[in-house]
Amino acid sequence: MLMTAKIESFVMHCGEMGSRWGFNRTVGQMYGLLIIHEQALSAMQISEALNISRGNVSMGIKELQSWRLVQVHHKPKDRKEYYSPAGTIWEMATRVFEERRKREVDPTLSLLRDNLLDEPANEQELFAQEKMHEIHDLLETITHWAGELQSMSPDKLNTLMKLGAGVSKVIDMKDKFIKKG
Amino acid sequence: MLMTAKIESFVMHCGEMGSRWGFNRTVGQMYGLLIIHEQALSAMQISEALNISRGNVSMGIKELQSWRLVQVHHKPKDRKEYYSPAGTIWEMATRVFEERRKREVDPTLSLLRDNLLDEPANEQELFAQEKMHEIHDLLETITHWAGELQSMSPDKLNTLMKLGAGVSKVIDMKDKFIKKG
DNA sequence: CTGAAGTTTCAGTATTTTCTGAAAGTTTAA
DNA sequence: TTAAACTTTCAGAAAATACTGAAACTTCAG
Repeated sequence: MLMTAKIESFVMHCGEMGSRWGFNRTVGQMYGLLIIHEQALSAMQISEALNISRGNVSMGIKELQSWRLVQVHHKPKDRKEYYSPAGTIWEMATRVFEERRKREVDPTLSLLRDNLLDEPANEQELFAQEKMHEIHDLLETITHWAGELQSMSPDKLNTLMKLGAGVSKVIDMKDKFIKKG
Repeated sequence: MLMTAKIESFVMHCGEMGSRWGFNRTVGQMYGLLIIHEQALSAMQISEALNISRGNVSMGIKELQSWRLVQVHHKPKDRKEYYSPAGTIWEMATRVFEERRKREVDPTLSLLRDNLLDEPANEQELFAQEKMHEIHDLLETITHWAGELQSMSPDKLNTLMKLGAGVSKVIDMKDKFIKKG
């Protein structure tokens, strides 16, 4: 048996949350299992642990690979492929964010930009464009700052957090600094 | 006709993205329509604009209300209810974040905490707990910093962004400051 | 009260998404 | 070159999700 009750509860929870994070239940479970399991696992082991078909595992791995979330290993004298999560927890979170941005935010930004190029044809379109402009700017701001956070090490963030430094404080400081300089 | 071609493209896009942001296609379309439309709309108008049943609109409004994203209006001499988006774009984004955190992150944090209370029963569970701990800390850090960003006005963020201020630079600065002081 | 004008609910249906398992494809040792 | 050991693909089945429309419910003016 690959999972104790506690581990199973975590894996199933990843399944339920999985769809929220951009993949489906099974892919979520697979990912949870790989994270929680010290050794890399073969497709067959995954299929047995989660009670899903071998084909489904293959598709799930492919999906996780498209998110750059798994690594493949080979053992000597063994033809099977073994899978494990790629990178640290922080790196994985970063990748999920990035991929989601590509899939969710980028197309929206591009649609908004296209729409904003045209002249509004009437009152109604003028209002619509104003709103689209607001959304566009907001999305740009959010992706910018998200990128900033991602570029920092989690250790650094944690340390600062524990020092009680809120972003706002830090930024106030910067504000003063800029005005002074 | 309620929508020009350009407006329709935006509304349909919201439908496609909708499911990514936590609701379904129709609810996404409804929300897009309300945002882009200057006047508040009645359920019947929404139903006609989007070609969906009256019942579906009712369910969609209920869903949007559970996210605190719509406002109801009444017009004198008119029994119908009219709907419009609640608050500014920034406030709406903030609400979506908050609600998603409640639905996605909070349950995970609580599961992780529960699991971390128990003593690991073996080597395998020890490893699992270490990973869960990492995830737990990461989620806490992320929610903390997300909250910080949300608490700031978008204007301020934009201004700073345009000044070319990266968080990391700011934080380095603060770091030195702390060491000096 | 009554009934007109509206909203909500929900059983059944339609649509979309996911999963299975068998067939096709790939790789490698001999 | 063969065949065993493995992986991938994909058509069809199953499951999950969303939608419709008619009935039930609510509200309010007269």
